[in-house]
Amino acid sequence: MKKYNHTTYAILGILTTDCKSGYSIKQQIDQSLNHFWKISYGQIYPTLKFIVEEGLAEVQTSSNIGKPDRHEYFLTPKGIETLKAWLEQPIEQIPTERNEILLKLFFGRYQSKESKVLLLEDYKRKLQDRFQTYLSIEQVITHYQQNHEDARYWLFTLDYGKRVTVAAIDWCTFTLEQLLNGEE
Amino acid sequence: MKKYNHTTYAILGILTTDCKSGYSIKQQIDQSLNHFWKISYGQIYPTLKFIVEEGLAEVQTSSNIGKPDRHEYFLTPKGIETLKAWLEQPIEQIPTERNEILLKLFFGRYQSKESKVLLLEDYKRKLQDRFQTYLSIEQVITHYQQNHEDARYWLFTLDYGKRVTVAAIDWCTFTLEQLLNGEE
DNA sequence: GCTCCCATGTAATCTGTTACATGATTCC
DNA sequence: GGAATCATGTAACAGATTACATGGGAGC
Repeated sequence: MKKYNHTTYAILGILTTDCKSGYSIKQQIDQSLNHFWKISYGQIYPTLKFIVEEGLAEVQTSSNIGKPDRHEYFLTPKGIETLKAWLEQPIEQIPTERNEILLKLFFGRYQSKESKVLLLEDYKRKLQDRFQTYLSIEQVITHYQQNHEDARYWLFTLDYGKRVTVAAIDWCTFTLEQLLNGEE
Repeated sequence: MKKYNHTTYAILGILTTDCKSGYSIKQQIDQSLNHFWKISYGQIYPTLKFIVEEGLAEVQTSSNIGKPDRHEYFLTPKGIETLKAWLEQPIEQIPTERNEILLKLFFGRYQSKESKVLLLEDYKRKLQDRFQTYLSIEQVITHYQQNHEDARYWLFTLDYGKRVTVAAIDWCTFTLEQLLNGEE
C-alpha cells in the first residue's frame, strides 16, 4: 500500500467525523487536536485536492443560501482502508520535540541569574495557561459529547497533554528553586 | 538587533564550548542536546557559512597531520552579543509537539482493541529506552564534567527530559489499563 | 462604513532531511 | 581489502508557514 505523509492521514482521519470541508477541518483541528497536531490552510487545501486525485475521497459542492459554496469531501472505501492500514502500523520513532526554553537554559552560563529566572517563570505561566485550556476542552468533550464513541479516545489524548504539562510545570518549580537557592 | 532562526542561535551557543568545527558541532549536539534539539550537516555547514557572512564568527583553517583540514569557527564580540541578546528574550509560544501516537489514538474508533494495545505497548517500550539513555547521559555529565560550569545547566535540561518521559510512561500504563478493562 | 465570520485557494518563503560526492587515515 | 572514523560540502526534495487574493453576508 502506498505511503502518504502524516498530514494526509490526519486529514483522512478528520474526514471520518462530521467535518467535511477545508474550513471546518481547520476549525476542528484547532479545537481538539491542537495540543498535538497543527495544520494550516496552506496544507489543507492542496492536500484535499491530492486526496481526491488519489481516489481516497470524493468532492461534493453544496450551495447554501447566504453562505459561500462549500466543498464537502467524503471518504471512499479506498480512503477508509488507507486510514485503517496506517492506524495499525506502529510508529517508527519518537520525535525529538524542539524546545527553545531548554536550548536557552543549556547555555545558561551566558545569561544572568535574573534572566534565567524570568525565562522560567514566563514559561511556567504559559504552561499553566495551557493546562487551563486542556481543562476547558475536557469540559466540552465530557458534557457535549458524552455518548459520542470518539469522545473516549479524545479524552485519552487530552490526558496525555495534561500529564506531560504537569510534569513540565513541576520541573519549572524545581529548577527555579535550584536557581534561587544555588550558590553563586 | 537582527533576528536569526533557532538553528543559528543553537550553533552560536555550541561555538561557546570547545566545539569549533562543523563536524564536532554535530557530534556535540548528538550527544548532549539530542533529546530536545537535532540538527543535520545539511543545516550546519550552510549556517556556519552564513554566520561568518554576518560577522558573528571568524574561520581559521587548521591542518593536522594524518587528518583532513578543519575549519574552526570563533565567535566575534558581535556573535557573543547576538547570542546573549537572544538568550534574554522570553520565548514567544510553547510549540505544539506533533505526536503520531496521539494522532492514531485520536482515531481509535477505527482500530481494533488489539492494535491499539500493541501500539501503546510499543510506544511505552520506546519511552523506557529513552529514559535509560537519559540516565546514561546523566552519568557521563556527572562523572566526567563535575567541575564544568556548563554541567549544571545540562543536567537541568536532562531532568526535564526525564520528568516528561516518566509522565508519558505513566500515561501509557494508565491508558493500557483503561483499554484492557474497558467495556466493549 | 467597518469588522467579523464564512469559505477557498495560491505563491513565496523558510526550514529541514536525505542522498550524494569526495577523500584521507586507521584498524582489523 | 574493507569498514569505520574524520571532515566538508551541495542538491534535491519534503514539509510547513505566512502573506496575499477574493468575495459575500451579518451585525454594529
